[in-house]
Amino acid sequence: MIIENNISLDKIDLAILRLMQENSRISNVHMAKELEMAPSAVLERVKKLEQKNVITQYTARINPAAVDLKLLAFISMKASHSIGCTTTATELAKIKEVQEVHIIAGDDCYLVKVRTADSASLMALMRDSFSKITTIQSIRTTIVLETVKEEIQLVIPEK
Amino acid sequence: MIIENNISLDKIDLAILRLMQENSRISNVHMAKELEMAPSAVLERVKKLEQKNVITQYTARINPAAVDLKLLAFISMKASHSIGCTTTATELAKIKEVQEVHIIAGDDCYLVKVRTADSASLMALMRDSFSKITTIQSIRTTIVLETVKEEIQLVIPEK
DNA sequence: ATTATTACTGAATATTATTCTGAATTTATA
DNA sequence: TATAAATTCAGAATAATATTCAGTAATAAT
Repeated sequence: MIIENNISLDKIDLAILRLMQENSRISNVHMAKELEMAPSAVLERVKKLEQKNVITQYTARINPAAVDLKLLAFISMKASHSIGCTTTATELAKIKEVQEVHIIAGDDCYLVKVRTADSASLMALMRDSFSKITTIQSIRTTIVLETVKEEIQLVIPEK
Repeated sequence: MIIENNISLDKIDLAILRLMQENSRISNVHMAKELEMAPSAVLERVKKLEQKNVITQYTARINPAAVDLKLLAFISMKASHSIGCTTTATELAKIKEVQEVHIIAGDDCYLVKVRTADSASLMALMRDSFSKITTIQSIRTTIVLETVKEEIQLVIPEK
């Protein structure tokens, strides 16, 4: 992974990001009309945004309930010798049900977002996967009752 | 929004979801080869997955740092008269910097994910937006120091 | 000022999406 | 169980789009 120095995105780049964030399957032709440019020019810019790792992925968002993932939970953890050491986090990141792993400031060390079918399978995950990570000292699980908003779109600046 | 009863996804649907989750710009031709089907048949299935709200969006994931969003925070909140009442959550959901709003079990009521440029702009957001929501009684902000993993891909079952 | 680099247009071509017909399969119903 | 209805699919035809490329304009660098 290359370090990205000097990413300078102009107004057109930001507009492209805004469009693709809303619908990644938008055509170059459509974007070109929107931006009043030739499709080839738009394509060139998109390719560059990919190369510069500004766009990191094109993904389809799937309704979790449709694939039987009805339980969402956030887990706060404390870990031993965790200061500056990310091995625990790396282990957590390997677990496929774990969507997010954040190192946080404050009392706890890690905040983890997990999605499973139900509470039984969360329990199984904790028994089978979390318990293997010996550096974890304590955990506190917060079950989500209802998700009111869940977006990944970023607020893209004007300039 | 139509309620989705009886979503029955077969092996092929799940395979399509797996492919599009990895890369939403994959062509029907490519998927068709992978699945050993005609492109037209794949297209038909994709359209149905969209209609059934199984696929909810095609989106480009953008590197937050590239658009000057370097601060990520989780905020736990308590609210008054919140039992069964989602008005506070709805108000929170309107704020564009708020990516997620979850109603949670436990001591607190809401868990909110927010992304801003820096701590100053988070402060500004709290002053300008959160403070307007009078039902919020207390908040606890957790700053993310580093994100080790952040994916939206779901673990799609075999069958 | 001159050169080098970058960004763009527009045309040509390659690839893909989309539509449609008919066949095969599955499901529902009598 | 036989029949009808609905669904799913393949394959061909067509429409739309992606991609490449050469040349030009604009910008930046020396």
